[in-house]
Amino acid sequence: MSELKPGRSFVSAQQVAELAGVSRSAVSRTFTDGASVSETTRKKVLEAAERLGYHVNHLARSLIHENSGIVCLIGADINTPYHSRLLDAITRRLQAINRVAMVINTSGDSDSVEAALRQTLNYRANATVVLSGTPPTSLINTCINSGQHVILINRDDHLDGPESITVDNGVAAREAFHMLHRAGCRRIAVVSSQAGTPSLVARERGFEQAAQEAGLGVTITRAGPTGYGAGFEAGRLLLSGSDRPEAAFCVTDLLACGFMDAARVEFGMNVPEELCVVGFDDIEQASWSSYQLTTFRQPIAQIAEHITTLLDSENPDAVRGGRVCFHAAPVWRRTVRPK
Amino acid sequence: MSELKPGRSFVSAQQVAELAGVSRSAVSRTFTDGASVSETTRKKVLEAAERLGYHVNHLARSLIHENSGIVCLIGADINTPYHSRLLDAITRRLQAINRVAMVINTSGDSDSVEAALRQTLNYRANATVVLSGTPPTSLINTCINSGQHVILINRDDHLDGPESITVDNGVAAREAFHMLHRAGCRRIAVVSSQAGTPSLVARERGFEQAAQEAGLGVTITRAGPTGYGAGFEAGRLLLSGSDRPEAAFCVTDLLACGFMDAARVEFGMNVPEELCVVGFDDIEQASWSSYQLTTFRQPIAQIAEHITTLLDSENPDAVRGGRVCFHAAPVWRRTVRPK
DNA sequence: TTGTATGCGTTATCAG
DNA sequence: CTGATAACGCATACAA
Repeated sequence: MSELKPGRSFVSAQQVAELAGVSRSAVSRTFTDGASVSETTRKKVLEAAERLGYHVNHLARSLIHENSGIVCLIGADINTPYHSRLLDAITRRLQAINRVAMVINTSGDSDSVEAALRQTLNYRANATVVLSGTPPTSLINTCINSGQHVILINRDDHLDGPESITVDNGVAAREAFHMLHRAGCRRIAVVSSQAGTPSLVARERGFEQAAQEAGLGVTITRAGPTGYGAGFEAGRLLLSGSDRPEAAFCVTDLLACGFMDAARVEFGMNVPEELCVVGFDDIEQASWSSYQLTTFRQPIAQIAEHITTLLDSENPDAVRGGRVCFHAAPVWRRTVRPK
Repeated sequence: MSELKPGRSFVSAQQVAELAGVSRSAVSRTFTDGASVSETTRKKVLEAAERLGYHVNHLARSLIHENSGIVCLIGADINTPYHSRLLDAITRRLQAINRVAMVINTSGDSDSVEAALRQTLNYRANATVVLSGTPPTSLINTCINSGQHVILINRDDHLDGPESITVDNGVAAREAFHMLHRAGCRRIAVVSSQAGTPSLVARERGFEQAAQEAGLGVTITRAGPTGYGAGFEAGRLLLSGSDRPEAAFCVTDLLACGFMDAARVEFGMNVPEELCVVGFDDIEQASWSSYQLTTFRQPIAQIAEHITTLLDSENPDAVRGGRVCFHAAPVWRRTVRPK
């Protein structure tokens, strides 16, 4: 139990030193890894600290060695299934290596983006991780120009300086085409969104190219923002025509869920008998019984793992500007006909 | 564009002062709200700062006035629809009042919880917001004992000291019962989880009491952790018996989705004709066409708003220990029979 | 308005 | 191993 001093809200090393009858340095050393303190003083210090409720002030500590231990996570659409899982994984890994995550939510106007960026710099973050394709490139450039260690995720724009972690969207999208093609589908639609994020575009293109190589044309529909609603709307548009597609590649699972629901609820269609669907991300809902969506798994664990590797590296300059690309493996469920 | 000094990675006010030909204080005043600087020096300073890429060091600033601007968000299950939305809303509001969110993910062992807590204190957070019922009370107590401003969300345990924001789970659960009862349902099951979180328990109890008052008994099933899988499992258990319930109150939308899917996929039942379902939280999936779940809306916006109010208050001591309870309004969709 | 001097809580350096 | 002292980057009381 701690005895709270009424005056200052936080306890300082000075106060601990006085109570323990030692110098401030002794207190400091007690809480510094690898410092040499005798067992007796150590005991005294720890006891005093415990009684007073002392906790090392990282803010002051960061003033000395240029290492705040803070990692900034800049993202949009935090409430989306895929992004929230990514955030979950990264924050957990970060904690495991004794870093702390500062989350900046940029969904919104560019003013808030500006403010968000300032925060990153203001708090002397060790690194800034850009989680989504949404934050504008200008934001990222400012970070880099200010000497920030920037890590980009799922961004295929090739900037100089930052490290980037990507997923082989194009390869996976090509695979998606072949899955549908082998299933006998010929009239295939691509359902995308107006977000125009680098990874989404890469998926569109990869699929399109594979289709062209097979001598097929595809129509790309972008009904709105990336989400269930846009997928539903796209389904209503595409399936009401006389020339219904036999299959759809939805660049996101969320789009796929909406698309499937439109097909079933609005048009009473059966999946996969009358319509094959392939999604992307492997969000939790893709595995729900109502969907059983065949999709591609985002290598979330690998991404989170790699981020910590980059932060942990003893010689950060050696790896600057590196690019890593992970594979998104197909997850077979029931929305593509077998054979 | 900034000219990066090769030596130190971050620019200090000192360097800006030298370039601008003024004193350090002039630089400081330029970036301090309400300080008096002449327009000419202000211009000079701003220009120099721009060229050097200077950003005020909040870590150092926080050393002086006891206000780090950091708010700690402690939560478990960040990747869950409800919690990710809550996190989204709170981080956004926090940014709007110039605070920054430090998120601590406690899903995991108690060791990591311990470490997480230390971080909160180490970074001198202005406040700690506990987002979920999962983090143990001991953790919260340590925060309070260390003089932290603690805000509890969705915790009905009545601790002394922290402010708490709750939802009237009991009232809503009673309402849930009457919705089902008025629809003619008599054999009603309650689907809950083994999490035993205060709010979940409150919902169970509220429903149970209302049922008792109506002369009905209810069976409570707790199939596993709060999630789709547990709901599905509960459905399989409950609906395979000879004495099938006519309705189910699922204490969470996630449970409800799983339960509904079990009913439809495993037993071919129709909702709401053969089975009425009511959920809780109003997650996005509840509005999807496949579910159209009747549920109760979490007052997320109000919660986020209230948090900022608490942080913004000029006289924080005046409101310490306050309790606020928001209403969870019913959202009528299609899983309860009309009339 | 401007500059000087001091202190915020730490840690690193150095003498003991 | 220990204690005094000087930074770290910033804000402010005070004197000019």
